[in-house]
Parts: sequence; C-alpha cells; structure tokens
Amino acid sequence: MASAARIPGMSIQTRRERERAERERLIVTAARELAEAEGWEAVTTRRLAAEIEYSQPVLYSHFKGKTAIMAAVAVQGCAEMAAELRTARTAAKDRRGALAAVGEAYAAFAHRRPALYDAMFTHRVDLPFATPEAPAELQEAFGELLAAVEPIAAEGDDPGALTETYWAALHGLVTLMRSGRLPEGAHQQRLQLLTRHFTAGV
Amino acid sequence: MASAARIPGMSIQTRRERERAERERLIVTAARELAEAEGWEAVTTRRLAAEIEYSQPVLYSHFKGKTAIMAAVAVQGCAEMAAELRTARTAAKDRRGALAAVGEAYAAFAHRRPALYDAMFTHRVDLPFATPEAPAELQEAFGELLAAVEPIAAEGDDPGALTETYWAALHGLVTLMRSGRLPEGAHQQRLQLLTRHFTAGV
DNA sequence: ACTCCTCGCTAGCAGCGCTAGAGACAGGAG
DNA sequence: CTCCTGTCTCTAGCGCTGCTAGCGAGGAGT
Repeated sequence: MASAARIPGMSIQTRRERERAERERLIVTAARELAEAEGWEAVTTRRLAAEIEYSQPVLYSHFKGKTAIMAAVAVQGCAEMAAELRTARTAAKDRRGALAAVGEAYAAFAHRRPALYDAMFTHRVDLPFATPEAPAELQEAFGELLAAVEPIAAEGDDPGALTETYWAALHGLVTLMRSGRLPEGAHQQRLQLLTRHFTAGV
Repeated sequence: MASAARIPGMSIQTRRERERAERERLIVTAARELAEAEGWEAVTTRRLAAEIEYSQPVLYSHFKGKTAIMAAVAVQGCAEMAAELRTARTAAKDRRGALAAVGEAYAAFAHRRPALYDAMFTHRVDLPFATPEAPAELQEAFGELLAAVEPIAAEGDDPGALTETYWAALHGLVTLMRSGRLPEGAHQQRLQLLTRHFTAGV
C-alpha cells in the first residue's frame, strides 16, 4: 500500500469504485428508459441485464432487488418534478396563479412521464417518505408544493396538512384518470374546480 | 327434448347451470376472502383453485383470467361501499355534515377493506367506469358521492365534475396514506381540511 | 512468478398466469 | 341393458418471473 502510485484519486481502488458507480448509473438509466418506453411490466431483470450488457446477478450486486432499482428511478423523477414545479410556480403572477400553475404542471408531468410517476407515487417502493430520512429530491418536490400552497392557507390552517391534502387531490385526479376511471375530457375542469376550492378565501 | 321431464326449472340443463353459477360465486368469494386475509399478491390461480377444491383450468371456464376475477370482486365491493356511504349520508343532519360523513365513511371503508378497495380503484381491471355500460353497483357508489356533493355545489358548478374531484381527493388521501407516503397521524385533519374547502360557500 | 481473492458468469430454483390434450363420466339411442 | 356421444375436469407442461448458489477466470499483492 505504501508503494502504490500516488497520483491523487487515481488508485486502482478508486478506479474500480468509479467504474462501479458508472455501471450503477447505467442500470438506473436503462431501467428508466425501458420503463418509459414500454412500462414497468416490461422491465424484467433479464431484459435489464441484456440492456446493460451484463448478466442478471450483476444487478443484485448493486441493488437489493427490482424494487430498489425502481426506487432509484423514483428519486431521479422527484428531482425532475421538483424542477418543473418550481419553474411553473415562479413564472406565475400571483399566489392563485401559482397554485393553479403548480397543479397543472403536476398533472402534466404525470401525463408526460407515466412510468416515472408510477415509480414515485403509485408502485410500492421502500422509500421513506414523510420522515426526515426521506431523500433530498423527494423533500424538494414536496417543498415545491408547499411553497405553492402555503401562501393560500387560511389563518390557523396547518400548511403542511393542507399541502398534503392538495397533493392527494392531484394524485387522485391523475391516477384515476390514467386508469380509465375518470373521463379525460373534464380534466381541465376538475383541475380548475380543485384550485378554486383551495383558493376560496384568497 | 320433447320427452324431457317438465317440472319447471328442474331440467338437467337448469341444474347444471345452477351448479355452475354456485361455483362461480364460490370462486369470487374465495378470491375475496383470500385477498382480504393476505392481500392480492397471495391470490394465485393455484391457491384459488385449491381453495375451491377444483383444478386451475376450471377458473378459466368461468373467467377470462385473474383480472376478470378481481373485477367481479370489485363489483361486489362497490355495492357494499355504496350501502355504507348511503348510511353515512342519510344519518347526517345537514349537507355539510353529509359531505363530511361520506368522506369519512369512504376513508373508513378503504382502511377496513384494503384488498376490496384495491380491486375497485387501484389495480388495473378492465371494467367500464365513466360510461353508461358501467355495472350498476359502480354507478350506485358514484351516485352516493354525487348525492353528497351536489347539495354543496356552487352556482354554475358542474356537480358531476365536482363529485369526480372530491372523489379523486379522497382516493388520493387513502392511497398515499396506505402506501406510507402520507403520515397516518394527520389523517383526520386532512379530511377536515378537504371537507371544509369543499363546503366553503355553504 | 506464485498465490489469493474479487468479481461476473452459467445454471438453476420455486413460483407465476395460462393452456393443450387426455380421460372420466353422464345422457340419449337402440 | 349396452353402446355411443358429447361435455367437463384433470394432469402435465409452456414460457415467463425475481432471485441465488457456486464455479471459473483474471487481476492484485507479495
């Protein structure tokens, strides 16, 4: 060890760790692309292994199982959604417009990236959510919702609980519509009704 | 055929049809009980077949596949939910109380019968929903929500769309909480916030 | 140069939804 | 009563799933 090459950050150990991290990134990317192209039911460990040009067991040296891979994709998705919500919110003129814009951006994200959305909010995935241990990306996404809801909270309303309720409403609209249980036609109307009722006193 | 026994409703054909219908009922009941006891992932065609003491292919002579069995269970669930929502609604004093009571009854149903709820509203199941061809039980359940929401609709609001929005909010609260994405503690608070915002002008 | 140890591979397990084809058995005809 | 016919259920198996045991190659360290 004492005689190892001393070029900083270039030890063999470091190179291997870097390659491993690279491969892990490759797995997550492949899983995400496959899911977005054909849905999560098409993402099997065999296909994923073929996609990254390694054998199946390699996947399990990086992730505990398939759901852990989905969780990694979900975290990526949260970061992207947070960015889109932020853009929508900050571009709005007033707080009413901000809430409406965030609601629409949320629904648009779910519609444009259904597989990502499923990994984040629909599928069972062992991610800590409503706790301090939740990944930063996740808290960031919720924080964007909070930033849009808080300004329209009535006196004495808990902004956190109000945000959760607004989020749940958006989630319900999105999932029920995508599963064919709500007609797509009235989507905008429902979104407007929701925003209106949440900004009633403003 | 002309010489068949003429006792009404007692022909061999009739008996066989009756037995078939009985067995179909048995399948649906077994599926439901197994799902409620251990969740839908434990309901495999093999276990279900063992439960009804027939072989697997028998299931496929009654239903197109596993999802069709889940759909049958879902329809049963809709009937029960409709009844519970009706009870809650008609027991309330005023229309505000009715909306709150229905919301709570909805959440309580989802909490008490999670497997039933999943079959009805979470899992992909090929049932027509927002169309006239939807099963009566399903329309009945939605009708109960409508009966609770319609009285608090503001002038010019489409009661149907408003009901859909309220339903979606309840659905979101229920599913996000059950998947661990919302803390259980603030459940009542969120329900109250939802009801309050939907009855703001009343 | 030799040894050891890490790492990715082949092969396989148990279980899934679903189905083809064989065999038992009941109903009707002679 | 016997034979035939048609229905109905069973056994066996297909192709797939997530996941894992254990072997063999090849690089790292002495």
